[in-house]
Amino acid sequence: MSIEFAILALLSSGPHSGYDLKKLFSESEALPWSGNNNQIYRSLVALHRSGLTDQDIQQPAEGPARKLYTLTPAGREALREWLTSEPDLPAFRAPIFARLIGSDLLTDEELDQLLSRYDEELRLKVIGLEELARRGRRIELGSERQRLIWQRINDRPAAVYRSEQEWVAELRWALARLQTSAPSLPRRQESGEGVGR
Amino acid sequence: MSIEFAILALLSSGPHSGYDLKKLFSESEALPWSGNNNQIYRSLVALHRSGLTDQDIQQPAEGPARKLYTLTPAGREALREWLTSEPDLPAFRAPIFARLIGSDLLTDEELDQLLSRYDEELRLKVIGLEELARRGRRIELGSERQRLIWQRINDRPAAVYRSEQEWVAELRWALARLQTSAPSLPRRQESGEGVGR
DNA sequence: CGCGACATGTAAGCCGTTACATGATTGC
DNA sequence: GCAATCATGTAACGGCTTACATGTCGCG
Repeated sequence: MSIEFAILALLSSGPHSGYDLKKLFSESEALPWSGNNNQIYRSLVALHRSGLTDQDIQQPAEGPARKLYTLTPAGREALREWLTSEPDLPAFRAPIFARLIGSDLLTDEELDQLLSRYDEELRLKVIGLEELARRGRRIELGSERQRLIWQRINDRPAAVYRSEQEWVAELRWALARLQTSAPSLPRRQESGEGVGR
Repeated sequence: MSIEFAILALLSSGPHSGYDLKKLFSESEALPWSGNNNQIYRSLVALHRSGLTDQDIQQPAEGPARKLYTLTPAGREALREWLTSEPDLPAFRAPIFARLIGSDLLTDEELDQLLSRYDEELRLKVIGLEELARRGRRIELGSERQRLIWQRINDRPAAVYRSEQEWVAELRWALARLQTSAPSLPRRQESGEGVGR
């Protein structure tokens, strides 16, 4: 899937400018794009060339011009087609996994520190998302149904981060239990430093 | 993070060939790379040029040659540095979100169908992962600790898919409740505007 | 007078993907 | 003989990111 369908989806709720879309993308954790200009403005041009959007150039008396894009019937049809095609699976990528795979180079303490820092970052991220949700402006939504969907979508990322926190907590607990159950195996003698080679 | 660190991490458990790594990547849902040759062989060359790996060319009497890579002390040090640097947050991207944002073009029935198909795909994916886990060969792991970690990591993706299934179920339930509570409101047709309420 | 928000665009480059290409060995 | 697996590589391409570039407006 490319960003173009996401743009069509956002346009289905009403006309938007590139700048609008940019902010919607960058303020929503659920839309997996950074909201960078390059993609958005190029995509808008491409969509317009393909006849999927109308372009309405607005020139206020004093102020920067803005281009409002709206779905054409062809655009709505393209969106509908996509909506009814096979849905893609979600992707969860946690670079921490790769680190953990190489973590036999770490002492128990260093490993726990890594997990602790990860947990802390997750915690901060969740707080940040909640803050953003509080003062985030919302897209104009027509129907009750659409408002419900938008709300569920926007609650989801924080829930995923929280579930990751739980996973980390369980892993740390299991690791701690392992340590106490096999206390004096000379795994790695570390007192402060001296692990470097 | 690039794949090179992940390769270093995998090499920390012992020598591996490009082909080995390719399979580890493509058989593990947790390692977020497809296991394509292009990246792996290029990365191995790059790592070797940087002095982070040793290359051991094996030529069996009858059989294709294979190049076994091992971490050098510099490679271990680079891995350690990465392990103790700021861990990245996980990323969850669900293209279904983008579809749902555009889903006001769908009737209640079509929307539920979309969610139902999504749920079905998630279910199949989980089954596939469990099957893969059953007959998947494992990397040689030295320590009990590392075996524990590897196991927790490999269980995680299926858990994430299952949690997504729960999210879908709750959403469908909420949508159904919405329908029954407002039974015969004329639903928006394709060109509709302002359903009000 | 500078800064942040509004608004639109371009350039360069990384990272990842699929597909292509080659060749040996094992087993049906 | 043909397919699958082992094993190593290259070509073409697309999507996404950061950074660059330009200009207006309102506010302290």
